[in-house]
Amino acid sequence: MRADAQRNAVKLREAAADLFQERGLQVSLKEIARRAGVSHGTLYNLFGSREALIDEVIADLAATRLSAAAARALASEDAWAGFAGYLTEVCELQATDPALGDVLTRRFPDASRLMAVCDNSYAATEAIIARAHQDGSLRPDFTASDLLFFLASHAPLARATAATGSDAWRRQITFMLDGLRAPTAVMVEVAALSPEEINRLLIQES
Amino acid sequence: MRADAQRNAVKLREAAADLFQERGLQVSLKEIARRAGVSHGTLYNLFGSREALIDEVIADLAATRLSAAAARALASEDAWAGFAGYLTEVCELQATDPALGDVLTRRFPDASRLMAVCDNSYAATEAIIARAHQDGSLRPDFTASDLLFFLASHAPLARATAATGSDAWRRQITFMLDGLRAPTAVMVEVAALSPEEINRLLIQES
DNA sequence: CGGTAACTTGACCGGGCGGTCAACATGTCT
DNA sequence: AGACATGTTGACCGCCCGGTCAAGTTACCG
Repeated sequence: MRADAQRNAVKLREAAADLFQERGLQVSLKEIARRAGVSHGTLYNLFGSREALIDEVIADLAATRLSAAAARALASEDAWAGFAGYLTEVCELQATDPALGDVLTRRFPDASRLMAVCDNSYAATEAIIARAHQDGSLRPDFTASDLLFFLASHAPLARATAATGSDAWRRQITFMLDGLRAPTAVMVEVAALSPEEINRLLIQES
Repeated sequence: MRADAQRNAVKLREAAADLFQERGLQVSLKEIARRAGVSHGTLYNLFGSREALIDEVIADLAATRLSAAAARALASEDAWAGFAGYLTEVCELQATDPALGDVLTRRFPDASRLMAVCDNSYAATEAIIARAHQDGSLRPDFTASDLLFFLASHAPLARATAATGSDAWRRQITFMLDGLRAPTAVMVEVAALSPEEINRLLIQES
């Protein structure tokens, strides 16, 4: 590989990392090239597809963060605390980093490394859940697939909420963990969104 | 208004209603015109904007269905059952009718009648929640805004899930209502999605 | 300092969208 | 029947996307 191509690849990776984390994994490739100060033809030449670019730019990052969260969960003394902490942590990632939200929420079958990350992550959640099942703290009918479903549905709004600087998405986590029935409920500490705030969120949520 | 314009308006309303309910309130206006067998120019001429078309086609439908659900909830003897039933019913609407999902989930500020429907619906939710607060069955920190947040995050995946014929989204409702902690958990009856099923859902979820 | 291989570029393809408007067609009313 | 108002049409605008490729440029090696 020639030196200039090397440099361009670096510039493109940086631009892609920035834009992926700012706006998610769906940003247009032409825009990435634009931000990198390079023709979009070059991007196609060097990477060939969005999946390949994602794989190079996001897979390691995602693996690091997700496995750290999983490791913390499994290291926890209390299986329930480990599970609850994991759920919370992953939601924090989703809320603050659109790219990571998309990693869990979208699928890119041709990004093989990223797919491996997803598989590992799924296996880790199964272990975390199994541990909490074993000590009886987690309802036995809750599965890793349920967790993924929750994460996927939660991601877009959490992202949009966090983008406004609000923490309101944490309320949903609390509800999910505690349940809505008063007898077992623990009070949430974060303030609810006002109707106006929610309206604004929903409008800008494309 | 000339008779042919009248006829075209009818055709367009019908096509719009079909497409909105099949694919949500974001379908392209040109496609609606195409299905109605009419030029898109005519659509713009007769309705002027997507909001106006939505207002004519969806507002009444939404009002009817939402207020029926709310009325049922408030008529229920048991405040908790009313609340839980309302949540479930609204989620069923979201799952089976993309247009209704969008009504609660997106905002169309220029569709004045629809906005009124949303406001009414929000007020009804507040009443349903207040009733459940009063008899102590619903945790006091849960608000109408929280419910809306939940509905909005839940809608896209519920729709995608239901489109595959699965009922798995109901699990999330159960979890939300019961909480995840085993001591109070009630077992869900619907089967969990397999990882493959979830993958497929997430791929096709644009 | 060549000359070749490697690389970059941007015009171009086909597709989509929302939206506008001059030219044409048709309903309607006298 | 005629003529005017009312409607319809589809080409056109500007914008976006993913993707390709001939022509031009640049790095590198001998």
